[in-house]
Amino acid sequence: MKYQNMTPQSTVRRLPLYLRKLDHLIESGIQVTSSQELSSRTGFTAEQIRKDLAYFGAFGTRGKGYNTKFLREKILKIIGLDEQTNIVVVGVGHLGIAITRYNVTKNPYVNVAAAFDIDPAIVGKKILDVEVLHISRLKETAKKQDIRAAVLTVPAEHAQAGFQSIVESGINVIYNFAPVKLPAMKGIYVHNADLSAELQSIIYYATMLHKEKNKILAKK
Amino acid sequence: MKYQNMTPQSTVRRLPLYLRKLDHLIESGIQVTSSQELSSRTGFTAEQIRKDLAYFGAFGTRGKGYNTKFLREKILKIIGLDEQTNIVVVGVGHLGIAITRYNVTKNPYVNVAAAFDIDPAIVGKKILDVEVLHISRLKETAKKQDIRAAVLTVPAEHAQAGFQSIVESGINVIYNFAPVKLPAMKGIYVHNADLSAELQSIIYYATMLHKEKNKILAKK
DNA sequence: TCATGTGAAGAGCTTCACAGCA
DNA sequence: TGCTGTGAAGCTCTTCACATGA
Repeated sequence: MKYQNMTPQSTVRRLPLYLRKLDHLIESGIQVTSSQELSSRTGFTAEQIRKDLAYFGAFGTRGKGYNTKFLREKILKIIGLDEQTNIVVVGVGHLGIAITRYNVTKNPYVNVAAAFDIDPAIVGKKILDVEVLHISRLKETAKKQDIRAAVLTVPAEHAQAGFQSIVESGINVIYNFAPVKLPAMKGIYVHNADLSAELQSIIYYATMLHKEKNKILAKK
Repeated sequence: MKYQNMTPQSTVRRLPLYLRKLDHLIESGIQVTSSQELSSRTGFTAEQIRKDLAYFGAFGTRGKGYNTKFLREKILKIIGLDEQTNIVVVGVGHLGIAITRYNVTKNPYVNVAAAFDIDPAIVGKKILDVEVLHISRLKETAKKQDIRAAVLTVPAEHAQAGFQSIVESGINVIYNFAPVKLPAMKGIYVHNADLSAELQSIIYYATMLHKEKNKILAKK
């Protein structure tokens, strides 16, 4: 795809962080903000924020700033969080439970419709108010409700099977935590969050800092 | 920093995935591989893999390929996983437990030295063989052992305090899962993994696919 | 006057095309 | 011959500088 009319991925990744900041500002009773203020505590430059927002329209008032509630509504609409957004969690280990619990208690914009596993010891239980169902019931759940995305938090050896269950149920967006490269399929969007690979790449920077420190010590 | 001699961040993020692929190949008894083979099932192009490796040296043989074990050793050395790599986990909720367990059982290159929390109900217990200590003991642990990085998995309201404890203990690399922007500090490297923000950005793409589907249906 | 919105310049990263070497 | 290693070209994204308009 050519670079035209397309929103940069990096912009899309930042939108939720603007949203969170706006939530905080609105909670504090602040009605008008600026790209400068949004810049503080998010780590992005004011120019970048303005450009990001400009991809979707002109939401501010020149010389004044942005209305916080108005901008929040706009961003919610852009992301698609303005309507009921149902997701499912596939794989009820510690990671799956953590994500389920977080979204139920802290994320008002997303509804965890159900969680799925194959372990009979877990199936039938509940995580807060979310039922844990057998994976064989994923398809019927997806038929009854409009499920926008699946979070895949199963061990590597079950990733392939979990992926297949999700795709067969008609869900076409997957947030994959299994350390496995899922096959590319047309119309299926997969976002990989490979936490252990990421940890290792962080260790690269730790090693750099470590070597630098030793070098400075050696000079003395 | 200017773009010279610097390894692209994106290259560093891919190294662990090459490492994992090499582990698989070596397990299967394969001694020689090619950028083409490394390309399959990792999702990166062969050219990109060759360029990534070339930042660190010439590890292959022209016309032949790469020796799998040799290349693994080289990558381990580059990342800094060739020596004992100790990390700590700060925050023993479900996410902290998930990360601790995964690294103990599945990641032979990293050692979880200890986990820390403030909850007396958890302190003193063990996650597999990893002791859960009170956060006040982080400093002494870091003094005794060479801790390369800390994984921060506490709720948002404790992120600031957890960050401070880590920095004060002398650890300068942090893998932060709390949905909070930690303050920039000189000599401290923070990598943010904001899972709920990421989920929301994924929902943006889900919304795009959803609208597209509805548009196609409307045409009929 | 002040903060937004935006073309243009620049930096970072990927892809291309092929030279180089076992 | 075949696959690595690499300058050059191209693409994406960020930063700059300023025109724009409440």
